[in-house]
Amino acid sequence: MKNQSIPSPVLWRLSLYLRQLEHLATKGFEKTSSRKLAEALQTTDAQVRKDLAYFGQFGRPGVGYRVGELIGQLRHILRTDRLWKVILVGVGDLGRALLRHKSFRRNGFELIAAFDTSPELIGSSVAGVTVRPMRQLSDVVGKLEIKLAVVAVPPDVAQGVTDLLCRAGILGVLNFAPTSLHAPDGVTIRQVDLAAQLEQLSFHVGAAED
Amino acid sequence: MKNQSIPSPVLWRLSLYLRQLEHLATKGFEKTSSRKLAEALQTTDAQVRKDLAYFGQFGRPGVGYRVGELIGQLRHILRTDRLWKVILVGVGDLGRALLRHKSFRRNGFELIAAFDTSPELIGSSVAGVTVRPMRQLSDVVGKLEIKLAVVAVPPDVAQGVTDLLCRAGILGVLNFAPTSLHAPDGVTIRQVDLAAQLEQLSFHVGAAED
DNA sequence: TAGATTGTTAATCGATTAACAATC
DNA sequence: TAGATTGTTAATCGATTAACAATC
Repeated sequence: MKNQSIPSPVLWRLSLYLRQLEHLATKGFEKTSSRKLAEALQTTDAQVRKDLAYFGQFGRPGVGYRVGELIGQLRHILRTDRLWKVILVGVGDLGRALLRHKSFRRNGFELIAAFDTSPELIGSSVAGVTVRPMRQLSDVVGKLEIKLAVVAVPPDVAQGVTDLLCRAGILGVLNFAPTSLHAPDGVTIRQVDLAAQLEQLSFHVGAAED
Repeated sequence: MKNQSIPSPVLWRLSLYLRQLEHLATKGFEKTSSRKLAEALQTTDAQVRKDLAYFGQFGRPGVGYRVGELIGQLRHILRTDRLWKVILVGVGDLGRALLRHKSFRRNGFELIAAFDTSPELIGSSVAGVTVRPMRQLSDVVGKLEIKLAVVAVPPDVAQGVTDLLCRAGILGVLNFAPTSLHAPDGVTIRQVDLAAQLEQLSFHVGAAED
């Protein structure tokens, strides 16, 4: 229950720093600086240093940061220095794409079970994961001690599914349905609203046209 | 080039208000209030009113907001009171899911062309959209006056694709590759990083465990 | 050593919240 | 009218930026 004090923009940038550092690592760089990270992410060096300072001292004055080391430390902070088991609810087009998505695994997340209501889907297998009926959800979550879930169901059933997940013991939900979800304290919800993202673009592009 | 002064959190919430209002409309509600909207979105009534006040006066004191009317006004502000043509670059699993995704259309966006480099994919059709070779990109964007693009290619080629899109005249890019993209002034970029979303969850859930 | 870059404090900037007169 | 709710101003809160001593 600690770390309630970390501003969420900081936490979000941590993920972006990690992504950039991983990129630098694959390109063979061994060290970097707050300035170089800032340039890549279009922010300021002061902000990079301030963000990291919430969690400790990771660099050396006059030298910068060791890429591999900082990657390790960020993964530790974000708790992706282990593999999280994740379940998927809703095996529609988006759900199937997420099951096949390789980048989750690479970043410490593994979709290990999928649930749907459709009789045609139940029993079938997508990317090696068997689609199960909803009634098995609570059992699987409990037995395998799963904490995270991805919701990719139609908006009108998303809240119901979330209630079910919370009762089963899920503590983090990534929601792709375009609905604001409510959950008890202690459960974290993140929403990915694809249409909203496009709306941000149309606003800016449309405004520029005038 | 106006409206540079709207804070981006405000703009983002506009999309969330719109989503909620559309939900209320399907449930038959004809009016609502800043308080009810705030409750649904877990914010405050003052913030709802302040956000809307950036754009005009949409409610009536003592009464509230007419749902249908406010939907219209928000769509006008976000420029989704018309249909935007959008192209997709990268027809992998995620790209295919996006082509099949119905909620874009419902919100004012239509994926009308798809591009990929893979010879096996080129010429095939997904959800009624033919996959074209990259060399046709510039031509299609120019002829059909397309402003928006979705990028769903591997991270190592995402910047190159973006450069190509900008040269072709694209003004807004929704990027699904886990890479920070750079573009000239006047081009808006939005990034959707799915792994980063899960990392936010693992941070919170992991911190709660300690 | 000289140059570079950190971690951190203080100053600035911007966004959220509270309060209330105006109005339906 | 009385109760409700807006739009808006002023007060608060929080996040970003600038600056610099410490250090490699």
